Amino acid sequence: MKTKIGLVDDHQLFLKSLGLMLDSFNSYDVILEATNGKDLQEKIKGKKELPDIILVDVNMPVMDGVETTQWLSENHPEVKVVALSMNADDHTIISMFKAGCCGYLLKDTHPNELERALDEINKRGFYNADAGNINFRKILFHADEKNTLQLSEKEKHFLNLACSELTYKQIATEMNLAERTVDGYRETLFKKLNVQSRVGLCLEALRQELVKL
Amino acid sequence: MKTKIGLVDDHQLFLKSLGLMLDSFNSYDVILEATNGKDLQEKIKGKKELPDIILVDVNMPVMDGVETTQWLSENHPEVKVVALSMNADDHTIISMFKAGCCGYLLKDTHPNELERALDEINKRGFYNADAGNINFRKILFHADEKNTLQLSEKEKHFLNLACSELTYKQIATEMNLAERTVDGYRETLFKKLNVQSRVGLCLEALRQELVKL
DNA sequence: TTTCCATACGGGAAAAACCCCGTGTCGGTT
DNA sequence: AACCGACACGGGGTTTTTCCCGTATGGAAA
Repeated sequence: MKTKIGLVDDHQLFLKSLGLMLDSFNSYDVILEATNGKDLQEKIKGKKELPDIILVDVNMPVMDGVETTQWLSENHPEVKVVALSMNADDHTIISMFKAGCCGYLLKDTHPNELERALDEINKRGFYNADAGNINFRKILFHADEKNTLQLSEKEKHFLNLACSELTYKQIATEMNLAERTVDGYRETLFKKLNVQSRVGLCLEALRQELVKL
Repeated sequence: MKTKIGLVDDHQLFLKSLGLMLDSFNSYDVILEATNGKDLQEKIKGKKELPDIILVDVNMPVMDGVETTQWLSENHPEVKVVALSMNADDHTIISMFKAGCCGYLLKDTHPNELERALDEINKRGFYNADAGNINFRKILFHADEKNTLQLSEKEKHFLNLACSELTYKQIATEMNLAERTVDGYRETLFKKLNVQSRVGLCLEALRQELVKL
């Protein structure tokens, strides 16, 4: 019997064409297609049989991959979720695994790799792309890194003000502190973010998403 | 005779599955697949027959959709280029049309719409998704807005260097100019972007997507 | 109790950033 | 020929940033 597959992706073209491809693998059968998490919830209700594996895109409007995966693990834990994303951003990968997915595939992997991944999930219950694109050690290492960089509320506040056209004097007034004190915050943040100018501080803060643009 | 199609997209899964789908339309034949513009250039060299239509993704590494389209219009003007993108960002749409594409499709359009679009391009030579997602008036309106802020190549170069930890002195060396000269660029860019500090310049440049993070 | 650490603050000085004043060249317009 | 705009540049000055030297307090840990 064929393995039943569900697809969730907001790009119709990708959704439909990936469906075609999976059907062409001919030990797989796409029985469900949805354009986002909400859509999936509704379509799953009207189904008598659930998919064995659901491939879910990470970046979606309305209800994204992480939320969708969380909902699936809570309400249909027997369904295996495989994340499908275009970016190998460590943070999102971690979020997806935390949410309960059992495999992570990049959209620029080769179709053969996709088939291998599905086979493996059928057999072992999980898939690890040790072959190439995802390095778990690196992920965990980076996860630690994120945790080591913890900023106090005041530091965050300063960082936000530093990412503006205010002078340090104005920032000091804004924070009700002496000029010398905000200078201290500047020094510590320079060290923590490993930069040597205010411009560098802003750029790095934006890169690490500590402040929004 | 079938219409010959070329595909350019950095996501292997999408590339291959879209290829399958187009083949299934059965008046189209995918004869060329590439993962970015550079890749396309090389693969086109070794071909005796060119595709009639090339579908090209806008967001790609190495050589993106705009560059690829420009190259195609210059070197193979007989080939019709159709842009394929996930975002309907007006600015990129304009860039693609300026570069010479004759149609713009979103990745979340329905496969039927894709087929209709291809048919129309075959017949009329262009395709306009008046059905929905792209509003040309809005595009042209925004185009005017964008055009009021035009930067020279040197200004762009300076702007990129200003969004780094380099001092103006180092930037001057980098650009082979006197310190005073880059100071002039600073002044003009401050006025153009309506800011009064280097940090503000960086932030505004990022907001207007004049520089990448 | 002492030690450590986070927080808040002061003075001084070099470097960088900011903002004026101005000159001159070059290519294209009128 | 006179004019204009874009570009490259010089001097000089103020403000801001950056980076040292320190001190003091209060709480948590050894």
